[in-house]
Amino acid sequence: MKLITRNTDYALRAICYIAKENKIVTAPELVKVLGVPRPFMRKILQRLSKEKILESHKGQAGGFKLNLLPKKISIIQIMHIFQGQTGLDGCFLKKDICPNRGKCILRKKIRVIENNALTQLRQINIAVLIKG
Amino acid sequence: MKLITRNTDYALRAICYIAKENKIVTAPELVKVLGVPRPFMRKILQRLSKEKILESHKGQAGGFKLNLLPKKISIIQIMHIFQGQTGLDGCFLKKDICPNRGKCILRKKIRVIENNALTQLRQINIAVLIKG
DNA sequence: GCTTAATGATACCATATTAGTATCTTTTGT
DNA sequence: ACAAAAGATACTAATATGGTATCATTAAGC
Ligand code: FES
Ligand code: FES
Repeated sequence: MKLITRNTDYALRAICYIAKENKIVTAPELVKVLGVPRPFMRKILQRLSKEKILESHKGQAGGFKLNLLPKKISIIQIMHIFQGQTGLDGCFLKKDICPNRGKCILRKKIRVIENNALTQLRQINIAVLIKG
Repeated sequence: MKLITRNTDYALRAICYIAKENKIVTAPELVKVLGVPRPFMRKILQRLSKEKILESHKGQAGGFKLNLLPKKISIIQIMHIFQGQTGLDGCFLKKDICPNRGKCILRKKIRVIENNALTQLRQINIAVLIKG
């Protein structure tokens, strides 16, 4: 039941910090503030800017700032980036597709629960998180 | 977002089968029916009987049967057995406890979502799953 | 009582995912 | 030119999960 992973957590914290500061923030600054290993933080930031969540500025006095309004960044997007597709199947039968697939009750129930969770996750955006 | 793991899935399928048959079922039979690797299935069954979900009978003509009414076996119990504690923290800050812990909004939100999922999972029991 | 077919216990290996590191190149303000 | 930033990429480590192998123990049935 691990909803969010470490990557995602770090990413969210970084984004929140950048959102609060509302200025260009450098990787070293984030490393200091969040206490995350430097190369790891950099990797995460690169990913976020590649995904257009952040906007990066190279060169001296460079850094990162948000590329979207905090309101427009849902945590589910970030989960997507670092954890791949969110939905899953609920049936692990070997390699082949389970013959029972259509009727499987467990499968259906799990689907519903997942969708509920996803709906709730979609509501949470950065604006919500930084607002005390 | 992997709600249930392979272990759990296999276990649930085994339990459902045993519940439907409503007799003593052997590991080899389950292996055949469910198409799960034999030693793996055995390991799962052993665990289930150790946890008092199943009742095991040794010796020739031995096997497993349910130790509880299907209604009394919630899938969350099985998740517990094979996936450990279900709740988690939502904060991954290094080793120490996050100073922000108390106020952290993300944390709270995640908690709520998890609890909702858990509540829903608690509703699902074997009786529900085997009822067409 | 001996054989056989079952489970109990345990220790081990394989694979995938996640976490983290290292290194080198490119860009840009001063 | 130089320094300080990000870009790119390839590698290693740790952990969790999935799966295997082996040997001991129990009990029904002849
Ligand atoms: S048993 Fe295969 S989908 Fe549920
Ligand atoms: S940032 Fe530590 S609990 Fe949320």
